Amino acid sequence: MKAEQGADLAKAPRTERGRKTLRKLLDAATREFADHGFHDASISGITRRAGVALGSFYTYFDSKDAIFRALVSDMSEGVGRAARQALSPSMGALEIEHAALHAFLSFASENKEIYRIIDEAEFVDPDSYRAHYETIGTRIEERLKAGDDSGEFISGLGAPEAWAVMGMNVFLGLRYAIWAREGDPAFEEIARRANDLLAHGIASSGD
Amino acid sequence: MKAEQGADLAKAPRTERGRKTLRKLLDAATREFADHGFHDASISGITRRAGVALGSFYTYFDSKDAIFRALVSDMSEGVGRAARQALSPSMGALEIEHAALHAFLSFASENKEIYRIIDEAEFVDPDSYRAHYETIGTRIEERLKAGDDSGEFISGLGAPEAWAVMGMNVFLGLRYAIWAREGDPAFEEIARRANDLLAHGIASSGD
DNA sequence: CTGAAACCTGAACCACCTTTCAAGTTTGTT
DNA sequence: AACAAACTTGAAAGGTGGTTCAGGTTTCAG
Repeated sequence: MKAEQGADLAKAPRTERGRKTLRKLLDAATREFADHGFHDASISGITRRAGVALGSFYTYFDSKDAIFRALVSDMSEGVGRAARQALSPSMGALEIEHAALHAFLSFASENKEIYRIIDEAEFVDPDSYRAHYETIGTRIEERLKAGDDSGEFISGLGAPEAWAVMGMNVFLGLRYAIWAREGDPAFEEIARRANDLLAHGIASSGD
Repeated sequence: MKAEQGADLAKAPRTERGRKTLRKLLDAATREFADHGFHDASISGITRRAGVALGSFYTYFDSKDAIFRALVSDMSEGVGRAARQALSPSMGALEIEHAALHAFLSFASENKEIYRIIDEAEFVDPDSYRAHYETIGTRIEERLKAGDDSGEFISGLGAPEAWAVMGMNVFLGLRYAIWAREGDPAFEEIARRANDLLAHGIASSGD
């Protein structure tokens, strides 16, 4: 997770000690924001967790907003990376959607705090939030178009279908990864059922 | 929009004047929270909009959190009411899903501020937020089960399918109602395409 | 009419938090 | 070793805004 290049090189550390402090601040901020939410999180809470003095924070970030933005773009990238790793070009179009959802559920389950932070970006940094979902939406739309070209999917698919698929995935992640309950179906079953819905819909065949 | 019964009867107004002030506060708070978000909204902003003194706020609400909670439960109810009105028992199961999404898109488009507030509840009042989506999810699940019983839907549908449908709807609402853009398809087309996806999926028939 | 309860008012209190800064320490290069 | 730049420190400035409260006004039942 590197977030250094993001915005302000002006504040980039120039020594080893500086790089370590920056990393400590980013890690501490992730925990602080996850525990308290943006507004109840405090800079002093971040520096306390990081084990550095309050003033050191401003050596690396201009403001509380700045470190939050750095975290969001960092994490948004992390989600994308995790998804890409689970996919392979040799998979069929449907299989790709299945793998993407399954990877998403696992990732969300292991990184619950990331989702809390990205969701809160809707209010703290709306542009990043929108960029996050539009990027993902576009990627799904490309996959649908590819499936169309290969004849595996019906033609005429576009953005509305992509957003529908994204919504399905996000809400299944919310319910079964973030809000997981005793007795819930395994991720494998969730992914399979969502994939069936995506493939054939839910109307009974003879309609 | 009544939110009085929600929690504390202790603070319920006992005179006509009191009821009017309470209503003014709730309306003002809706606007204030929609414009600034929970944390940048201020009690003094609410009372200024309502045209009452700062101290009067505490005659009706114990805290900033309390009025926010009152608004969320009030609005959550409003969404449900709007959805119910668009549905009629004479409709077919698929037709019902189509009507529900179409009604949702229209409602969201005309009540954007409501969605900002409900979304922010994830951080301000997580229990209400969860209750909101679990209620809706359960309602969708019942509709799917009814469609199953009537033979219009395949059997074996349950909560995962319901959450998938809900996610589709919410994200289509986010993209095409809240973030609407010049040149977007009409709600009618969005609802139709989502309904097609729901009915038959996207796999090409000969697979 | 009358008095008690309900309601209203807004200045002041107070807790907390972001941000600044001047002074000290460490790092790395020459 | 010596020096400049990088980094650290924590007290305190400067704000903000939620919440309280004592005193005044309005309402309405009896």
